[in-house]
Parts: sequence; C-alpha cells; structure tokens
Amino acid sequence: MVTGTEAGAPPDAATVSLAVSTVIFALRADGEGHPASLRLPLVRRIRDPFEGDWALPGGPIEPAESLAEAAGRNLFDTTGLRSTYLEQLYAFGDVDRSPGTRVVSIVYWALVRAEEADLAAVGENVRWFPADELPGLAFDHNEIVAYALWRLRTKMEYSRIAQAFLGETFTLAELRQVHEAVLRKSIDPANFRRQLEGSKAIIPTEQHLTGGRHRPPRLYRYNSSVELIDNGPLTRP
Amino acid sequence: MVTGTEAGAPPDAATVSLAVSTVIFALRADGEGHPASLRLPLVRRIRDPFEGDWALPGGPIEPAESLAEAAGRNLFDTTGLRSTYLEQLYAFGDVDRSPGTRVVSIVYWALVRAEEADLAAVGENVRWFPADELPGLAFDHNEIVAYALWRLRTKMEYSRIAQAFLGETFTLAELRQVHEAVLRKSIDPANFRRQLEGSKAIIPTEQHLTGGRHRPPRLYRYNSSVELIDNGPLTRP
DNA sequence: CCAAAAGTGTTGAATTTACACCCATGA
DNA sequence: TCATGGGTGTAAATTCAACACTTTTGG
Repeated sequence: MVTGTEAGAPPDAATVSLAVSTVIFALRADGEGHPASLRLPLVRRIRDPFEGDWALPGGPIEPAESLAEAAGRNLFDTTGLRSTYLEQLYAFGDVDRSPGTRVVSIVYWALVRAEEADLAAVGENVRWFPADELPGLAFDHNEIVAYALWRLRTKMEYSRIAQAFLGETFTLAELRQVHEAVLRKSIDPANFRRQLEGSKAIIPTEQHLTGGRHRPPRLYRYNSSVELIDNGPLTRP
Repeated sequence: MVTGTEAGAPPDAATVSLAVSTVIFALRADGEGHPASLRLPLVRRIRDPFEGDWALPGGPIEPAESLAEAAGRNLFDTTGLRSTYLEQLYAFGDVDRSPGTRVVSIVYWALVRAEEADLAAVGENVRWFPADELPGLAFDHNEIVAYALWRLRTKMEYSRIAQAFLGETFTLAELRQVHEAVLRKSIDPANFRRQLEGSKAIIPTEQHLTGGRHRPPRLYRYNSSVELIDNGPLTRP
C-alpha cells in the first residue's frame, strides 16, 4: 500500500536527481523582409555527457527557490532578461534520457521581447538559433523544444500570449504579425481587428504611430484586468 | 553562466526529494437518482507530517521506472486497477509545501471505469470521497485536486476523454450522462448525438441494449484510430 | 394504448470567412 | 496624385442552440 510521502526523505532519493530547464522564445525580425522568425538561445555544454553539444539552459534547483524561480534564474543567467511570460511546460523523466545518472527535468517555457533580446549581452557559450532549424541537441532536448513549439502555437490561437512578445503599446498590425510569424499563416487584418476589439483584451489609446510611410495606425495597450490565459485555479493566489 | 546539467549529480541534490502522486477519478452512480458523481480515492497518512490526515496516493520514484509508470503504480496499489487514461497534471515545488524537508511532487491524473472501481478491493487506509466535498487534506493536496478537477472539466469539453469512464460499448445516453455529471449541466440529446456522429470519434455497432423500459438504444464503440486527445508531439513515439 | 426514451428534422442566432471599399498619410 | 496600409461594411458559409416531431419499445 502506498501512502502519501511528501516528507520522510527516502533513502534512495539520491539516485534520482532533479533539474529545471527553460525554453526561451523571442521573435526576431529578419532583414527587411517582413516575416519575423522564432528564435531561442542555447548554451554549449562544457561537461561530460554531450560535451560540446548545444542544450537548453538549466541546472539543479536551489533549496530556497521555487520551480518557477529556478526557471526565471535560467532565463536571467542566459539572456540578462526578466520574462514577461513564464509557464511550466512538462516534467521529463524517462529512465534513459541521460546517460549514466537518472535525471528528471522540469521544463518551463518563456517569452521575451524582441528588442530586449537583441540588447541582451550573450556570452561565448550562448547562441540564438532559429526554432525550426536546430542542430542535434544534447539529451532529449530536441523533443522538448518540439513540444514547447507545439504548445506555443496551440496557445497562440486561443489566448493572448502574443502580447508578451511586444512592448507597452503596439499597433494591431504588429500584434497580427506576431500571430502570423508564430502560426506561419496569413491572417485577414479586418477580421483580426474585429475579433480583438470585441474581446476587451486590448484598450485603444489616443496616440498614433507616426513615422511610417502611410496612414498612422492607432496604438493599443494591454488590458491588465484580463488574464493572458485562463489557467484555472493555478494562477489565482 | 548556467549550462545544461542533466548529468553530473550535484552535491546538494539530496536536499530536494522527488515524489509522484496521482489524482484518480471515477464516476459512481448514486442511488436511483440519475446524477452520477465524481469520486476519488485518498489514503490515510500513517507517518509524521499530517499523520492521520487524508492525502493523494503517491510516493518516491523507483530508479528503474518512468514518471508515468510510477503514477500507474500509485493507481494499481491504491485501487487494484490499470487506468484507461493517465496524463501528467503538473509539478508542484513550492519551497514551503512540505514541513521540514523540501519535496517536489510530479502529479498525474487518471480516469477509471465506474464498475471496475466498485469491484476493486480497498484497504483499511483507503477511502473514496466525493470530489466536490473533500475534507482538509495533507500538504497542498486540496489545491492539487482543485486543479485536476479544472483540467478534467476543461478537457471534457473539447476532447473524447469521457469514453475513458465507460466500457467497451456504450449508448449515447450513457456517454452524454458522463458529460452531464462532470460538467454539472444538462446537454441536449439531439445536438449531442449529431456532434458525435459527425466527429468520427465513435462507431455504431449493430447491437442494441435491451432490458430497458423503453426503445432499445444502439450501442457504440470507440474509434481507436482517433486519439482521445491531441497532445502534440508528446504521445507520438 | 400509453409513457418515455430513442432518434430525426427544422429553424433562427451567432460566429467565421472572404472580400469589396473608403480613409489618411508620406512621398 | 498615387501607392499603400489603416480601417469599415457586408454578405455568404458554417456552426451552435433550441425545440417540435416521429419512432419504438415495455408494460
């Protein structure tokens, strides 16, 4: 019979170790052509298994930090940024996913702003890759990124996470281009506008973006009283 | 700089221990009145923190089993059943969720068939509770169950998991009553029928259920070529 | 025959989708 | 004034929701 054993420090606890990793997405505008592309930072491994290969940023958890705080620390150490969106993705714990030792990785995913990602200083062992053309990564990290990409694209269709890629104010065209870049399909601007205006998710400001070549578009702002996404009882407290 | 450290067994790994718990749902028909109710089994703690309180079945992970296998073991040890549906729910890792030691719990949720749940022998320290009227549980298990309930209800609306509560063949009324019991609202039988017939999710058999008081309804069967739910790249391999 | 659930048909509302068209600005 | 993206209007197609109605069985 199994009983809940959150406490009690079982003797074999050391045989399974725990780590937190984070998939970090940014949207970078390529050249002059409009279609921006999803990019993510990877770190080069400097130790034994898969030494020299690229891997997701991550590491063991500190005793005094929660899982989300550990993921935020991954993010900050890798990019120098604080995230506008951070969510748990999945816990990966197959027996053979790490040669030698048994490691369970709790993976988070994060969205950061494009401009800030460009400013961020990156070290020698950090490089940004296009999310759709990754090299062979260490461990099962290719599958992890594939799952994170699927979640990002699925949630983009029914939530407001696209705003996490943009700044304080933005035009509807910018917001639409985020959707188009992530979902890799074109969206009718007229219908996109109506859908958002009816959703109360964004608030029109009185400012317009000048400096463009054509009619200056209105700037919008987040409606902070509407949650980015409904996560049920989890994000309440 | 943080580097991916799936391997390397950091020295402080033992300060955070890892457990797997499982929220098990069954649908039990109460008395003669039609509305069935969601129930779940809890185990009574026999050790130090929260001794005597009820808690989710769970325990430390074995070195040779995956996370899902550990959850399946929780399920079997508690109910004697193998699940028709088992999915990871969330990893809970707040610093103060367990007095004394630091425990990270990876929680799964499972659905089992009503009749089988009744047959299952339960020990002295296992009891089934109505999911909506739980006592104060050990640790943060009340919040965990609330989140599992939210996920169950959310997924019931856009996936086919209701079938996991039923046997090999079933009538449309039975399937509809599962939806009604979980979502706590009544559903139009005519529209429910059309929606399912158009979805290719179920296959009509030539058999009818006799013995009822009225016109014998047709029996249906799962369409096993349609996944219960789209989990993206995760359930593919 | 009667009651009640099984199953079919129909209608209007709400939503999605496609696309025509006017507006405002920089060059 | 012209090209172009910003912004509005509209109508067909599809989906959703409510409910009337017919069918089939046990009693």
